[in-house]
Amino acid sequence: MKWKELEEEPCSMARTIGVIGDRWTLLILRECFLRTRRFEGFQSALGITRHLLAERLKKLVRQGILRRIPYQESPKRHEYILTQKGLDLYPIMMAIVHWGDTHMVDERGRPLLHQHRKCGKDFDPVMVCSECGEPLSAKEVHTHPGPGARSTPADPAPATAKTKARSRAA
Amino acid sequence: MKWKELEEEPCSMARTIGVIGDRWTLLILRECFLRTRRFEGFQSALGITRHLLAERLKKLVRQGILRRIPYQESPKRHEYILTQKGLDLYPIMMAIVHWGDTHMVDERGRPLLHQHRKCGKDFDPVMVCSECGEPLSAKEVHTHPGPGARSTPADPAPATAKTKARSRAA
DNA sequence: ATTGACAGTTCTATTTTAGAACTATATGCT
DNA sequence: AGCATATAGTTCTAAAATAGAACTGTCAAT
Repeated sequence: MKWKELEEEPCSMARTIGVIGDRWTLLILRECFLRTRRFEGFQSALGITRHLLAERLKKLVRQGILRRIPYQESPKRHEYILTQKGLDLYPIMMAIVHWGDTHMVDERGRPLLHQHRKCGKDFDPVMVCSECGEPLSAKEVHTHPGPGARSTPADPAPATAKTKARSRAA
Repeated sequence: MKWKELEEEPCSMARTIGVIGDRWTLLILRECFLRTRRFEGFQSALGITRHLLAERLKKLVRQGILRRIPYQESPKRHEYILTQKGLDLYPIMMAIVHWGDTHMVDERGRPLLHQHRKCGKDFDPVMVCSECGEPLSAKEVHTHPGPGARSTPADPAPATAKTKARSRAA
């Protein structure tokens, strides 16, 4: 499976992974949320090679996650800022950070704390049900096919060797 | 930066990415949450090469995210099930799926729906503040150094070219 | 004795990434 | 004028990771 194919899978997770599912992209996005905006800023913060950084920024712009806007003429310079689509990645970032805070910290404790401006306190992110507001866990959730699901039990096109890997996806 | 180095960064996000931040690992974990447990099951569901699948499963077991338990003797066979540490990845998975559901669906709609057993409804995951219960967005959060932060303004070891990339990390 | 299921391992070819150097435009210094 | 510095890339070769296919080993069923 190539990266391009991922984005065409009938699975929101596979499609999202096709866009942000590599380590440099995720780290670049971390920097974006920490207010880094410029090429040199990303490069020196991350130690990424300039080649890959340029490539990843282009991809994020193509995907509509970053917008490239000029901040000076002559020489032309641009900076990269998160679009709304990019800002919407925040829960993913926070979920990743929170898992790391829970399972990957050393004896020194958390590298970063997060303060909620509204209530003023340092917080953890909690994922809740949009309908009843209760916290979610894997075991309380039942997953079932939606309108965009690929195959049904009566799928007229039986899986071939080529498509077999996809029929399960969702 | 090598994969191994990522896990030593003073950043919960970098460390987590070092563990689950590649596309196959994320897809394998999706299958785990969809109740796949066996080698052949992963392989045929994903179309991943057997070589990489074996390698990734080993890594997930080493990290304590999956446990490899025998389900029959002669010939010895094992299955892979999520540990609590693995189950705790659920919010990350749901956040990724939800972003895809919001920004990557085609005209046909969502491939999968999620029903909350407690309230019986199809839901979206919402990330809220553990302290006040309000939904979170990037702009309402102030990030500041915690006890495990690497460098302070008075850091006695000034950044060198070699460590420069790390000093910003958090 | 042969076939099939399962869980891997081994091999070569291709693709990606790392690492370093180079290009281009413009400012400011001497 | 000549040179260093800042910014944002591009281009090159070497090293690492992944794809794709074939192979190994154990046991049950026919």
